[in-house]
Amino acid sequence: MLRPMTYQEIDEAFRRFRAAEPEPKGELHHLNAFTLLVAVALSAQATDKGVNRATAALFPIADTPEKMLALGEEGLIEHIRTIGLYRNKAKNVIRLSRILIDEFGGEVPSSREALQSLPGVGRKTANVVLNMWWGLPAQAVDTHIFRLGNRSGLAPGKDVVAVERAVEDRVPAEYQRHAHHWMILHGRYICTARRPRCADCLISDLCQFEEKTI
DNA sequence: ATCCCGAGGG
DNA sequence: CCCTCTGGAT
Repeated sequence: MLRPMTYQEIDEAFRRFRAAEPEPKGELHHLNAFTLLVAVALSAQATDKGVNRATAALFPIADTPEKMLALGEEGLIEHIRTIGLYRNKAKNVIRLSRILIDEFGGEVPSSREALQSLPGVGRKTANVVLNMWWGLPAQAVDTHIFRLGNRSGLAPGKDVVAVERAVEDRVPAEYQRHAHHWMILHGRYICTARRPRCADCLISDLCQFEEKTI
């Protein structure tokens, strides 16, 4: 078992993240709140590259709930067939579009409860929209952040909610806003699932991971 | 705990 | 070939 990083170590880690990338941004392409919500929903168990490739053709013709309904489930499937889990995702996006029109005036809601009431939108997707679109202090924990948080000791937790709390409790306030993207980018490109690139890691001297030598 | 499910990396 | 990818619903 690794020990959690100390608060001083966490502060230093984020100081370095910020120095390296002052304004980190997500890599999921979108045009507005609706396309952000759809892009995040499509990204479940898929790479952002794969999602971006599909949405590059999809979003220009379906950037509102109305246009998405006009496209229809079969039309949507044609666009997202190359993304994993496409049948469920297509069904959810169509149903979600209908609900946005009928219950939310065609707008993307700004509360977690409303967001999570939408089909295909769970805690993680809701947190991303709350953070990225509405600027609220929500910490979305995805596969990268869960792995990085536990492996390094930055934000340990048995499940995603525990890691979410760990980020909220342990990351200094001044870094909360960008913590999501800093951790995601670090997890995606450096602290990779299979062979973490510790030699290229900014915080390897703070990291609690045992096998730093591969 | 299981299913969904294609693409890319190693 | 096997593992992983900004999960969610049952």
